[in-house]
Amino acid sequence: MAPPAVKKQTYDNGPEAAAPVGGVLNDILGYKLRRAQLATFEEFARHFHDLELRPAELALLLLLKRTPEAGQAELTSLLVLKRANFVALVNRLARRELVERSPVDGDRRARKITLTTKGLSLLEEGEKRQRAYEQQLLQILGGNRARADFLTALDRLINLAETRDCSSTPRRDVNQRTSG
Amino acid sequence: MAPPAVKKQTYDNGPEAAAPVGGVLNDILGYKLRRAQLATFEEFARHFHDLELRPAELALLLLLKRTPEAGQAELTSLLVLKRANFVALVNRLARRELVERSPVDGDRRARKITLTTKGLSLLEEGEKRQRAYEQQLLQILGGNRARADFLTALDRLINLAETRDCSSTPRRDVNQRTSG
DNA sequence: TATTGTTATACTCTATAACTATA
DNA sequence: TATAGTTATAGAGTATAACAATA
Repeated sequence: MAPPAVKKQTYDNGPEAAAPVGGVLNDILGYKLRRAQLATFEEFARHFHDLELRPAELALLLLLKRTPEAGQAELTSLLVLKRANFVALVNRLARRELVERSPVDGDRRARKITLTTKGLSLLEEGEKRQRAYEQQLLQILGGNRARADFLTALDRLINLAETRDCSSTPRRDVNQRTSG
Repeated sequence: MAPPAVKKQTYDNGPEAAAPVGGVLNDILGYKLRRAQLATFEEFARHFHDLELRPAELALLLLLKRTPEAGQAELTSLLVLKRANFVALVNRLARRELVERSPVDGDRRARKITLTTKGLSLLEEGEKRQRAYEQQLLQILGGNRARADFLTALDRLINLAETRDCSSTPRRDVNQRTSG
């Protein structure tokens, strides 16, 4: 019934060769970025598969807890999702009774998404896993400073679209040093 | 006929809010990683859409030029693709006459993939774009040192699966300092 | 007319299973 | 029997268009 957190690992095609060490592609930043992203998603799945939570699902639950007043438009914006896809996301969680939709006073078009008790208690376990997962990544990256630098780099890339045309001032970090 | 390099930008749903500044999700590494990866793919598309090359397509052409002796199994492994999906990738490029399949002496099951003249000349333009693209990312990241550190971090995440179970020795970088 | 939530739909990427022809 | 290439198919993510109800 509930969706599998992420796909399994290779079967038919063999172990799929972990890293193309020495290949031409090692110099291509976008290529490594994609591979790293896939690796972290797989790791996410290992941490969360028994809770049957996918990244977007956990993210929505977190947002609902921390920003309970957020409307649907704001939530889709924060999650960087299209409205249409947000509906399906909420449907999945609502079918599991983790969230509810309710009317909004003052605008009969709008609907409010709220955590149920069940959703909140699942989220509490999810938050534990999340902390453990982040802790693991922190160690892999080599400490707070390395993590902060890494997040800074990611922020710069995320803001790439904005820096693109304005040829100067190529920055605008959103990141906060987690320590020093 | 030829595949579009990447999807267009939002229409129906508004500008989709660039960055969830201050949101809960800013602390979640995997979330930022995904967003950064999407941003670089969009930027890739801007550089390559008129060549009608997607990331995997460029990567294969690069590999074919630098590793012309590689068999199909090796290529799929280097690209971290499933055999089944590699076929479709080659089909697209073969339909555009950028690559060719030819028999291999000594194993009548195997087929060799080679660049055509047309493929090579497209690739030469592609390599120019690729250098410009990497240069852009280099500037965004803030120089060679920042880029090298970033690649190191990505390598560590890519090797995450291997470091996972063996609780000590959480490393194994593949990266070479681009400068210093 | 514009906006909110929604449905329907399509395309890309990734994954699995199973076939074929060789080995 | 195992392997190389292939086909078919399915799932997850992301994209667009269009509609009903409401503003």
